[in-house]
Amino acid sequence: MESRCENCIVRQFNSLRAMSKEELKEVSDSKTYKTVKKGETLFQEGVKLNGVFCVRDGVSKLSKLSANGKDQIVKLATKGEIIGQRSVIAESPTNLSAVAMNDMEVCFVPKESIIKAMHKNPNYTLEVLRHMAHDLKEADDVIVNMSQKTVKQRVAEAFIYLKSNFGEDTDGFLELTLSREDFANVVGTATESCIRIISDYKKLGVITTSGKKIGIVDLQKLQELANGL
Amino acid sequence: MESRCENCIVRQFNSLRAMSKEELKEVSDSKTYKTVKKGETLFQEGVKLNGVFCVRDGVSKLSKLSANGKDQIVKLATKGEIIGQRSVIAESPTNLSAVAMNDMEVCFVPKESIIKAMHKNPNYTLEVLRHMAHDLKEADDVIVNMSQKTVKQRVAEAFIYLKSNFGEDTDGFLELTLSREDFANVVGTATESCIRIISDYKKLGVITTSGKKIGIVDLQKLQELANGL
DNA sequence: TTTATAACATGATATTTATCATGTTTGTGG
DNA sequence: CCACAAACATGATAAATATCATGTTATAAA
Repeated sequence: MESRCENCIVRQFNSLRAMSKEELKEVSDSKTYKTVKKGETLFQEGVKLNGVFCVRDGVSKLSKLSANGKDQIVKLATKGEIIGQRSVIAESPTNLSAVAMNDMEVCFVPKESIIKAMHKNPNYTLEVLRHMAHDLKEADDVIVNMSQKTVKQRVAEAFIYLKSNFGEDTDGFLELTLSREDFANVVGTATESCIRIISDYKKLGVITTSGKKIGIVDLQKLQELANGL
Repeated sequence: MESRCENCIVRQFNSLRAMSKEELKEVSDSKTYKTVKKGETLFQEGVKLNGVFCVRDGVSKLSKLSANGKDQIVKLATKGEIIGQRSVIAESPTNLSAVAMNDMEVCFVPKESIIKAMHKNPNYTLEVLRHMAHDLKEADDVIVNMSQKTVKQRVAEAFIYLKSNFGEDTDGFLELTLSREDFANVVGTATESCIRIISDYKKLGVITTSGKKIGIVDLQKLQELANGL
């Protein structure tokens, strides 16, 4: 199942594509392949990482425990994304913990390979920078949404986000199935409130459910709900 | 009033310190000095920037207008900070607008100088990357606070933030004076709610006010309030 | 100085959201 | 298959917050 970075499709999606052949070889030689089962922890908040994780398959939540015991999910990282990069670059402990939402395949790349490439290859560093600039924009948008939108709007938005980022299965259900609790932790609300709104939206006919699975029925209407119309 | 970047103290605080002498000279030759009066706009959300602003003095709010007409302040940038960098790096329109909170002195540096240095000097790029990693961590923390803390807690936190980032004047009042509306837009709440909480905290004796000015009386208690104790 | 305007302030009320209680369904190990 | 725990669901209520109304105090322009 393991293979060389040079041949890895996943690389196309992240900053590793800006590495030179030699750099990539070094990364490939130093990396270790890992499978992570659903629910397992890649790393805890506050620990020091001596490398980054490149996601080959599956999804990881990046979340932070707040004082009141709730776990705010800040980001969902999927195929192609690099996890732990911020911490390695800033040489500081991780700010978020990473837990697998489903079975994952990841490669662990020791920070030395990353840092070495950064010092030598401006294009690679620049590519990492571009990705981080993108993440920062998204984070800023989340801040605005969190403070200005109602829970109902944010729930609608979360559905759209899940659809556009993780897609649907053949039956039209969202590919990434979250527990109601995780979903509430993405939206930043109480689990019960979240469940209630899901019920409301189901009654409204904009979504369907089948067990934990959720299907989007009326994307346009959902857009309108997200915009508060 | 204008001077060379090579001799500018402000540079110590930002990524420009990683530039070589020659790069710095080029930046200095290409930059233009500007004063911006309180309330004036550096740039609007959604425009393309062909350079970045280096803040020599004063404070700028970086904010985003939401659908309901409220202006969420995402960041307050002060002396030494570079504004507009994310947009230039990602080669995308600005996500936030920048407005002067008080009279400002800024230098405008055309993006060519910045980009050229990034392609040539990995240390500079790396330094920019470190700063952005720091911003991203802060943004993630704001997300968690926004979703998990009450307005009261966030108000307390905002006072602490203003004190530690902008300091106090000789009379013990916060150096950066915000209107109640701007303050509410930092916290992400309605202006009236914000005013009420300020009144409450004044009655509680943790802060004092004198006109718009706010002074912190009991920092420790304020810390406790921010943590919900 | 006067006057107009914006900012500040507070009460009353409505709305949103969280919390607590309780019951139902679903899934899983024995 | 059964028992038991976890997840899901919904009602009742409380708490937090926004909104609307109105009055007061600054502030700036004429």
